[in-house]
Amino acid sequence: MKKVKKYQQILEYVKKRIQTGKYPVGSYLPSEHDLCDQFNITRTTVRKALDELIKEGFIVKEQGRGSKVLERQKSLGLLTVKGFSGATGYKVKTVVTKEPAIQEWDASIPFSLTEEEKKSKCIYFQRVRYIDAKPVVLENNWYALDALEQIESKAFVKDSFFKTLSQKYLIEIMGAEQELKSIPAAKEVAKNLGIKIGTPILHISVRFQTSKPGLVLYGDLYCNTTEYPIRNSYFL
Amino acid sequence: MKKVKKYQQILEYVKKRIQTGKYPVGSYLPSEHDLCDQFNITRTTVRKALDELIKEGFIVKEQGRGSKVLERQKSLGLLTVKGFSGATGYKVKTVVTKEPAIQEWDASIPFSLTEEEKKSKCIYFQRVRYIDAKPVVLENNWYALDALEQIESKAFVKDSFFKTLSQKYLIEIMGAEQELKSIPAAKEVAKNLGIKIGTPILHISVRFQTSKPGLVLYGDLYCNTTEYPIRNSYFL
DNA sequence: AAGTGGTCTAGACCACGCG
DNA sequence: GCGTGGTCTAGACCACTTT
Repeated sequence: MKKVKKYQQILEYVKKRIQTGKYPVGSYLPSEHDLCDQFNITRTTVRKALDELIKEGFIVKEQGRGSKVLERQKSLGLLTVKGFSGATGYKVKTVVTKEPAIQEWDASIPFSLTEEEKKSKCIYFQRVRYIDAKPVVLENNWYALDALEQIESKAFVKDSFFKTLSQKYLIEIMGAEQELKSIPAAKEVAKNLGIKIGTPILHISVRFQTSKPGLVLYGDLYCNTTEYPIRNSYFL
Repeated sequence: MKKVKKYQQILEYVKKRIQTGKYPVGSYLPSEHDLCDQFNITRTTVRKALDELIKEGFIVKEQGRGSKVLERQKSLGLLTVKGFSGATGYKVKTVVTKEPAIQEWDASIPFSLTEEEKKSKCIYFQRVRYIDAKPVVLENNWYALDALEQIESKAFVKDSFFKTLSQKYLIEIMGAEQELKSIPAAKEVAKNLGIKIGTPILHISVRFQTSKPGLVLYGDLYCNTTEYPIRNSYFL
């Protein structure tokens, strides 16, 4: 019996071609009419699929021209350090300070793990992000080893873990929960960010839902906001 | 000469009825078929209007039942103190510490004002938010007097400035930009929140875009996150 | 003028919730 | 079984961009 929705099929087809670079960033998708012919469906259905791609941040429509493929960065864009991905003037660098390694779950994760996850070991790694050669963010990440293999940092696409997930594993971020606190810098944080112990630091605990069932990414970020505040904008 | 889109008309019609309480929170809208008959349009058009209302956070659809009217709090919900609007257990209270008054713009606003706004005087007021009888957030707000009349805090709907805008003025929040910093508490902040000077505080500067042209709301929040962290979740 | 996305019609059948 | 929203067809005309 038919269960698979047609618009879902188109959606997956186009999404996969974007993720694998067959519709490159900056190019235009085939026109809606072409997609209709190609899949023998009506425009309503094609447009429903494209609407979803817009919502997920893969494309934008330009009336009279076509549907343009975007660099997908929305998920990270929601809470970004001022200047991060802001291109102009800032030099951003990421250094892996602790290679992805298998270990036990850290007790400090402020989210409760699922039973599945508790049974599994986890992958942990740590990075420091620099802006203009100054360390600004210390970031810890965890995920369940059962849900995704261990990825060497050498294999990261453009130094980015999230780009790697998208382009090599076709895994997308579907949502996130965050918890923000203002705390004094502890010793390790102060050392990594080159600041005094006790300096006010923004602590962000985050849990990312992904498109891969069972895979949840946990993060623990310490941000020195004195020079580079965190920015966040959203529109309905 | 037809310029007005039909789905826009339905959208405005339903939205206004929600805002004015003619479709009360928790109730169900007329069915899509009924709306078709009522306005002599097709379901495609009705559904397009309802899709927009979903995006704006006014309703949710429940298959087999209908479209339910929501309490609209999404805009504030994007960055909320843990427990705020979380109902259970927490007692939330807001106290106006400085009545809305006409004055010059404060230089400390970290956003640049439009020329229109600079010419106008502004309305300023200050509130302290309590959770379980403890002061947790100190909030300053500004907006241009030319864009909206002075509203007495006595006239606030349920102590809420945003509810007042929505229900009395039919103005909705369309988006926001925020800037977050972790800072040591200054004297006035420390006094208002009952903490020591120098305690790490989360400082949030925010600019709200509204549905009323020319009206932008500016906010300046100081949050004591030691007991109640800020929460934020988003889904694509 | 040709091609693109934007809006809209007038139907149809299906999946789900409820009495 | 009935009413609800979810999916889909097969068209049409309009608004905008590009050639």
